[in-house]
Amino acid sequence: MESTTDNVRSQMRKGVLEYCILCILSKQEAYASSIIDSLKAANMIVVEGTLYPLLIRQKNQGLLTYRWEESTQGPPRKYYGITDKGRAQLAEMDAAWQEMVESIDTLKR
Amino acid sequence: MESTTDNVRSQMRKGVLEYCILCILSKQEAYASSIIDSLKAANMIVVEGTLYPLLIRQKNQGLLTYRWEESTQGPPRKYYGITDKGRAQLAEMDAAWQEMVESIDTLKR
DNA sequence: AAAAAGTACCTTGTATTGCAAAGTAATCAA
DNA sequence: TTGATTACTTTGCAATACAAGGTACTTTTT
Repeated sequence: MESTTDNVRSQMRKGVLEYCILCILSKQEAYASSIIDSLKAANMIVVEGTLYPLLIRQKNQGLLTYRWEESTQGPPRKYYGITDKGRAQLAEMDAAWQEMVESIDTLKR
Repeated sequence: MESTTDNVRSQMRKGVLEYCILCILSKQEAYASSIIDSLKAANMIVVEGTLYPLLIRQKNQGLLTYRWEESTQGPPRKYYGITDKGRAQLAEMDAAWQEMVESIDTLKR
């Protein structure tokens, strides 16, 4: 038996996670583990099994690219970066997010 | 061919819709069509095929109840109302939503 | 009375997506 | 060589938004 709280948060995250990834990568390239750290710092907990398929999807959609980079501490890392198409999508998501915040605001009032 | 915009909004809505329903019903009882109108007024477009199963799910979870009421203009209406359990869930969702807004805010900064 | 239109409710099948769990592979320390 | 660490990947499952179609009751039109 799990608390409903976890599920509530998990369901709300749907769709927003993609937005978060683009936000993070719009500032600088990053590899999966560092993206997870960024999300964690923003109180947005995500596990690997969620993030990896998501990055691959976004890459396949042309929103991201990646390059391999050797690490001094372990196996090579896949650094993802945002593409022009990704930035366009990010702009749309900014608008969509803003609208949704306003929608909830309206409903709460 | 559809614009990606629709899909972006649709995906972001996931999980948030349940929250919207509870918000609406926490103020007054309502039947499906009027709930759709309320959502539309808040710029949150939803179709019947989405709403009905959602209401049934929330009712089965004990978050909502309903009663039939005759209408002067058409078939009887199923008026949904929020339960105590629903209000408790709403409080959790308020917190979850607030957190998510702050998370995005942090990531944007 | 019969047909059409309007209102309201419901169901089925599909695509998407977050996650748990398990697996693969490279590097480094003991 | 063995184990620990770091990083990337895959599989199977559950939840949910939607398109599309259906049922049923009421009112209006013919």
